Amino acid sequence: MPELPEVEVTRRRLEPRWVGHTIERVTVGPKSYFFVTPPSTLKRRLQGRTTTALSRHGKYLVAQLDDGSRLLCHLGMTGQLFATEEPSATDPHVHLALSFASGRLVFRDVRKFGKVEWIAPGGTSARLEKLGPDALAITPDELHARLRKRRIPIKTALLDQAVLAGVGNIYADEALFRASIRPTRVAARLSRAACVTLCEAIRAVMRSAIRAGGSTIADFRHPDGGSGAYQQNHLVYGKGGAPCPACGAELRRIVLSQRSTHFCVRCQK
DNA sequence: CAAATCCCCTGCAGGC
DNA sequence: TGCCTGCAGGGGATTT
Repeated sequence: MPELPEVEVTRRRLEPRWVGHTIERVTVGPKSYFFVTPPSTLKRRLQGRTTTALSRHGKYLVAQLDDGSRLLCHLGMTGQLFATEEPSATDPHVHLALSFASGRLVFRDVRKFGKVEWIAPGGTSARLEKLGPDALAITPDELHARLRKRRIPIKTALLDQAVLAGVGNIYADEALFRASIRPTRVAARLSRAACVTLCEAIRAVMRSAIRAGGSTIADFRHPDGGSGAYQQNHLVYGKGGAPCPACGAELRRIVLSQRSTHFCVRCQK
């Protein structure tokens, strides 16, 4: 569920607690799907390192370390990064904890769809390499060019992180509603004008969501344990059967590429 | 090369 | 009350 806004909110709040601090101790959970880099390797590589910058590309957090290596974090569906003393050391869903002189950083993830990967100095990560432009940075022309040969529904294209990075199921529905574009429309058939509108809608919804601290549907939490509030501003996501906030027609819920999709048949063409 | 399908994982809601 | 099924979905791997 964490999409670009949730990851950006996490990044901003984590930055002062992580950047400039030296990792004194690394605690890892058992080997699992969560660890792209094996836990023992991760422990060895991170010990003693100081983080020099914390950036974000799409839904990935990228911690730059002082030896030139990088740590990639993805929150998956249920990932949480805490900078508090909670959760407890016995929490079975904690996979990684970094201890600083000033406190500690805990990566918790119930469903283990999240990922951590260590990238060697000068090295690359296939995951990072294949990402399209960040959803907050992509231009209408870039978007138009990237959609041109995709004969798939526009909603499906927006979810493809190789097209643009950061849009997930919630904000795809919200952006398409704001842009009055039906999720089922073939991506390649969007005009340049439609791409301008869509690009603006994506930006606007993401900026608003960041301002509201992201959306907390079930699992997303801020590093201090707080919740986001943007779920209260969702216009269509999760509202199948309810009246359209713009025209009053009944919002529809369909399944598109295995994802629940919400839209207004009257407003979105 | 594009598109479709399956699967990773766990908690929770709904049905009976 | 308790068991079972279905569903939530990011994204990588595999198949068509």
